[in-house]
Amino acid sequence: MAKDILSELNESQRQAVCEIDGPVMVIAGAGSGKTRVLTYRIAYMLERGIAPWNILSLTFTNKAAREMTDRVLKLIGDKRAKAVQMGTFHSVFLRVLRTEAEKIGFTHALTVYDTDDSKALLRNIVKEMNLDPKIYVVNFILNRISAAKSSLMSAEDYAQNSEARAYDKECGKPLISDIFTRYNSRLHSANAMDFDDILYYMNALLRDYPETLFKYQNRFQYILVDEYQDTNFAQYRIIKRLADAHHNICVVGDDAQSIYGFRGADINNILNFKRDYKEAKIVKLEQNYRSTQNIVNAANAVIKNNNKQIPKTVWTENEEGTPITVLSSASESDEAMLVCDSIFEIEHNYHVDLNDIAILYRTNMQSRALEECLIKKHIPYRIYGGTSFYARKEIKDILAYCRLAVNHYDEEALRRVINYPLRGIGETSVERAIACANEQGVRMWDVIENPHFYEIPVNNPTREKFVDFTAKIKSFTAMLQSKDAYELGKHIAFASGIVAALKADPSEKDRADNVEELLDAMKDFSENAEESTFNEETGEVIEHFEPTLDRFLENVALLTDADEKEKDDQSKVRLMTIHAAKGLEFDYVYITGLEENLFPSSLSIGSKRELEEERRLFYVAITRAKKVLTLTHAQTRYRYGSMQFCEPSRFLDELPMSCLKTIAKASAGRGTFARREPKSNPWGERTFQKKSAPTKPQNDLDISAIGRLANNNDLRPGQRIYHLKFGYGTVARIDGSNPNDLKAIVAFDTLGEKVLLLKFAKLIIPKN
DNA sequence: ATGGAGACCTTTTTT
DNA sequence: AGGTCTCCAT
Repeated sequence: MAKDILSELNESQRQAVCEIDGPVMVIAGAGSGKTRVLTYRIAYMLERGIAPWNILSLTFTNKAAREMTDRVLKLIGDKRAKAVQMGTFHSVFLRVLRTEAEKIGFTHALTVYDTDDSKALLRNIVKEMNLDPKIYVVNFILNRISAAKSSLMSAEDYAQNSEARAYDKECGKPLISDIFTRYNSRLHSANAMDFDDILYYMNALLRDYPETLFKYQNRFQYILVDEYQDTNFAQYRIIKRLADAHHNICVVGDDAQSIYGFRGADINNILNFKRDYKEAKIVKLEQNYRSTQNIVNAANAVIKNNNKQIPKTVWTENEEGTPITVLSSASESDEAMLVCDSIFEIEHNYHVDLNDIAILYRTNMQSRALEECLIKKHIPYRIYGGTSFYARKEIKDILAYCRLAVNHYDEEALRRVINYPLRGIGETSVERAIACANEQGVRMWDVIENPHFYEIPVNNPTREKFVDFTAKIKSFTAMLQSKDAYELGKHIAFASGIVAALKADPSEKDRADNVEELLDAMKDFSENAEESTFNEETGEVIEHFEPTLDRFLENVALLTDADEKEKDDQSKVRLMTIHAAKGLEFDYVYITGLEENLFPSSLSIGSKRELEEERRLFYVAITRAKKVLTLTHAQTRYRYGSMQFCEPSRFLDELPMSCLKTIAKASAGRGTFARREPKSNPWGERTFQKKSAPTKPQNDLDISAIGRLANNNDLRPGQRIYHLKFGYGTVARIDGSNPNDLKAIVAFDTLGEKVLLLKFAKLIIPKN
């Protein structure tokens, strides 16, 4: 068996698979068979007699984990494969944390706050502290807190960190540290963790409890980490601690595909591996099996423009393939039309399966225009991303009841459903209960459970409503052990009154259906529950498993919509962000919106580091394609409600001409704009307007005939300006402190006063 | 308490 | 532009 496995691998792959003792870092170029190496390695380890429960395999998505399990299963044809601990960082560590919860001041019933819960809590805290929510924007605060936790900084560390404090002060938000402290203590008293806490506390657990560390070091003697380039500091530390005893660690990654820097992923983790493990073996997988030569060459040419990277040469023996097409379009709807036409053509002329086609974009909002067009042309599609199933209101409502049944202290869940379905507990009553709890230093649940004892300042009937509510929740709690997730979930859906409330309103049909679907998922979970893992020789139970509701919640908390399974088997074009496409491959790939300020994003253009990340993102996008790659850009696009002119992305200039096909013109029938024309521009040949404009116009209209583009310094009160849409006017004043956010108040000659965001307005200083 | 009108904000990527 | 939130009128 082992022999068979190895014969299917090339030399470097074989090395990556067989070096099972000691630290190994595999630098896996795009399409070089990374997943294959990981799965074969696990199979090989099992072949060599390593106990499956001693293997820990960490991935970033549940989907990747599941795929890995399936593939190992197929390879080994053995139930043992299921006993391998495979999962995402968050899911595996959450499980550990629930087991060890008491050590870190939580209980086994702990629940997980998703991003919405975290934001809701922060919103409440900002309100309670009487801060201006316009200054203390929850997104900003959460990002700060998340970044701190990801680098293992506690609220106390943060409070003492002068750098962080100075930064916050500079942003006009000096109280972030206090919010952080409060946020953490609220999470703690709710017996809840946010996403980042899972990593933070996991590290703390291993750091502070040597015997626990020892236990898991021996449990996980062989560690594999996928997508190592995307690990953050917290993940790095945890892995390091776990691997410290046996040094049997294998990390697989590609520095060129690091695209989560914004979330704290630290590319240095991969660059420093050799420093941490002196005896480490480095294996490079450089042969690409996925894509045509044209695609590989294009990807290489693009990534060459980045400075910091591990030297490697990705090459392929595949055929040269079709040249890469770049399509220019007049607008986003034109772009969508070009893409759809092309898909329609390959589907009908070449009988391409729609499942093999993907449309990728930088931001989720870009899906709209594409979606409209796909509908119009009756092309089936599926969009990944956007609001996930588990983020929907009705689903969150039911799950809130479930969470509350498991963990009475889950304050976000409590607030969410205490008056839904309506039971006459108004907002004022809730506020009074909370105030009452805060005054007496107990939790909200405590006071509403005993409203008379704690003397909540509400009338008696309301107190009784509180009691009734807690009684109902407690009746659910009582069934936690006796019923499986599906039985109890179903009971809760009905007994909570949610199903009745949804059924009462015919416009809520969709929501009712979604509840059905959630129950189906629970059923699936309960029926196909994984088995407990135990050591066959000693009979020792390694991992006990019951399909209870709290176990279901544990899974669900960390699911994303990418993990939702297909409902029908109809072939569909896939639409997703490039981030979501990481790790996937398609025969035909369309990368849309290749425009400056969109891809690369305007937020990244200022910083070299972030620009390089955008380039890696482009690299990832290109290398998703196996056979045919099409790139598109639009010359105008609606953004913030108004039309913007868009320059083609600088990334297009980085593609080697030898890989490109002549550029199709913008969609037929309509006129189009000329593109800017640097000498090196390979697809600027055909233009539909005169090619004059030797200046570097920011957009495609001939600005030079009117005047020149204004820069911020030009714009003083009294300055005459011209606006493409609004005509001539005079600047009244300039507003805003942040240079990125300056607004001009302009008195237009015919239209009166308007406020324009300078970032987007493209004002022109007229000649003379 | 419910719903509608209007203000306001958004747009990076996500476990 | 579109979605969400707020406030006001019912």
